[in-house]
Amino acid sequence: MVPPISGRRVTVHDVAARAGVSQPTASLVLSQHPRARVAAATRQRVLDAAADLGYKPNVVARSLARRRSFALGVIVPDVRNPFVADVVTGAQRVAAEAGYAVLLCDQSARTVMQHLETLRARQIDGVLLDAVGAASLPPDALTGVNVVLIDEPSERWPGIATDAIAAGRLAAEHLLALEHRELGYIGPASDVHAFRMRERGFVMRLREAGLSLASHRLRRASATVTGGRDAMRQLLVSAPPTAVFCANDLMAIGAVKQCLTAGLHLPADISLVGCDDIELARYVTPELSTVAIPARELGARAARLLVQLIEQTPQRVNATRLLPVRFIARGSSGVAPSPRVAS
Amino acid sequence: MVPPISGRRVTVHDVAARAGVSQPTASLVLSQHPRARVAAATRQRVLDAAADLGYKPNVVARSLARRRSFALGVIVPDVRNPFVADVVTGAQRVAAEAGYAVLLCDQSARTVMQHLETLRARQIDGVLLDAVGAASLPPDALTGVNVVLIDEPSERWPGIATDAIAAGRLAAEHLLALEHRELGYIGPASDVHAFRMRERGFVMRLREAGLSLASHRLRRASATVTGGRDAMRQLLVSAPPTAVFCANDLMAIGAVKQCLTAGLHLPADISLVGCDDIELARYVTPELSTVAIPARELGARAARLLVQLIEQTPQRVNATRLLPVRFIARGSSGVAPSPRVAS
DNA sequence: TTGTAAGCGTTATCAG
DNA sequence: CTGATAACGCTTACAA
Repeated sequence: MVPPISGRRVTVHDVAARAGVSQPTASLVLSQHPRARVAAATRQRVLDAAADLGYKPNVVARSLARRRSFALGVIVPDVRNPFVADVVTGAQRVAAEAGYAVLLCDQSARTVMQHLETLRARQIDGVLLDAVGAASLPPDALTGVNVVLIDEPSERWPGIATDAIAAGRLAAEHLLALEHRELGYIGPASDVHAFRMRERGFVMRLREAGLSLASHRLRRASATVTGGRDAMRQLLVSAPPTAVFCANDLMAIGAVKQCLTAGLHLPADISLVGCDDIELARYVTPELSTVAIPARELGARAARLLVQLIEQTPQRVNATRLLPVRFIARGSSGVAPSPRVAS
Repeated sequence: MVPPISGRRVTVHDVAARAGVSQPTASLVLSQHPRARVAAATRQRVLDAAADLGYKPNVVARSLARRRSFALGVIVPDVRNPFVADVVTGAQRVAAEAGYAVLLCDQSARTVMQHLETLRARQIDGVLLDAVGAASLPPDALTGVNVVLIDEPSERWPGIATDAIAAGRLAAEHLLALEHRELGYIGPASDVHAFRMRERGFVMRLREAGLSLASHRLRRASATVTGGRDAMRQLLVSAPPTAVFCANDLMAIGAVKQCLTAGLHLPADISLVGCDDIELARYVTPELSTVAIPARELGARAARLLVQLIEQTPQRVNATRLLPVRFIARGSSGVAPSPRVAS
């Protein structure tokens, strides 16, 4: 247990010397293959020496030699979005367990392409892309790197996704059951697959009920609270719907806020439904009805799949099945107000 | 502009060959010192060759040679806390600008010591510790690494902090001005410097007004929404205060929620004040009165200081001055209810 | 089973 | 100013 008194770090050389073996032999024992062909006695001597010296492998050197970084890049639009933070947390936990570091790449800091650039330079082992719109990247932006897409099914790259169509359908289902007929939709302006599908599922279910989504009741804005607020303000100007589905909870919260500001009562005057079920959804007033998306699980599975891809282990994660979502009814949605003609 | 047709990456070797110079010469031109002593003509040839081949330096190799990783570790309790996410975002932006990658180290994935371990193994250039309680780490946990503490002033390590005492004082000030005399405090159980100071500032100001914080009106719980809710429930059991200061907004939101559940009206029956001013604070009902802490700025400055420490540039960030905080009055606090005796 | 030699892609030190 | 030559710390053939 000699503490590292010297300034120099302990290297395999030192360990080898102390154990009286050649440096590569020591390396063999200490490196990846625990099952390496080396005499039990020798191995023990090496291990003891390593323990005595407090040897810690230098990951950088190892990376250079193995041409791998033992690190994953996680590219996300913005960690400040609680849903994204959840995804990242799930991914980080799995990554840590598997011995990978996580390089956080937030698009508020640099563009996706810039991040990919630096990740490449670092010989990144794999990259997780969350809601980045991989389809709209330059064609060879991702060649040569292991990639797993989050919530964006693609022919070209593996990914883990949630059942976004079901999410939209569930929202519609719920509102229809509450006898709403005048429906609105608020979604992000950006072209992200999951959001498109949520919208599609919503519209689809309305059609099945013989309804349609009037174009003036469909608003796009940035996928944030203020975006939702602005979109709702516009919706309220003329012929306001009796119920609105928002593509994510942040927008929904903005919409709720705007309704309250406008003096409306929820859910008496208008019903709102969000999507994601971020923790926050339970803390606004009224509590937000929403479709729960398993964010942490999404991140965790994506990371697991990526690690398997990297390590070429037989695929045990089912990459194709969509993660199920479920509806959570809370206070922001209720029975439709009786039609004006009746009053 | 020959695209990298071959499978092999382009190395300095290739560039040198194409430029007709030795490999180290090429390296000299391409590496850090743009002012290196090398003939203008030669340099240009090298640069042209590099451009032609689309040369991208290999950061891993560079790291091994220079014994630096060009990466920063950011250790945080939990990115899902919006305040923390803000800090991280600020840090990431500065890091990216300065050419550093960010390794995210969330304590929900591993312990601080484990993270420090892996960061060391990666020859990390510097580490940002946010609300980690550096003081309670083993004495030499941080030796040999560049460290900047966030919101935890220390003799041993440089750091960037906010004026947490002022935060507590401002909260007290506000509530006193509203004629509250029965005050409570909800804080985290964990021993984090900033939180202790917020409490201290609060109590200090009360003392100056001739008041004290009754021990049964001081509650500790986890620094989350549910923690705040639980703490508030206890506070309400007997002799509830007319106003409560919560050490952070998450707890405050939980407290608000609990009050509403208990049928209280805010701010008529009870006033609540949070701290941080996370975005969310404006989206709960009633909107949360709180002390704004410049989270992004905190992360950005800390990262800047860390980079300067690493690069030994003359210190231009004033590490000692505390970042100012300011009070934001919103709907969750109001004039104290008239004392019961008067009714 | 073990040691020798070579290499990963850079940077750094020195001669010339 | 330039070009050998030697690190950096580890892995991986290939011999012995």
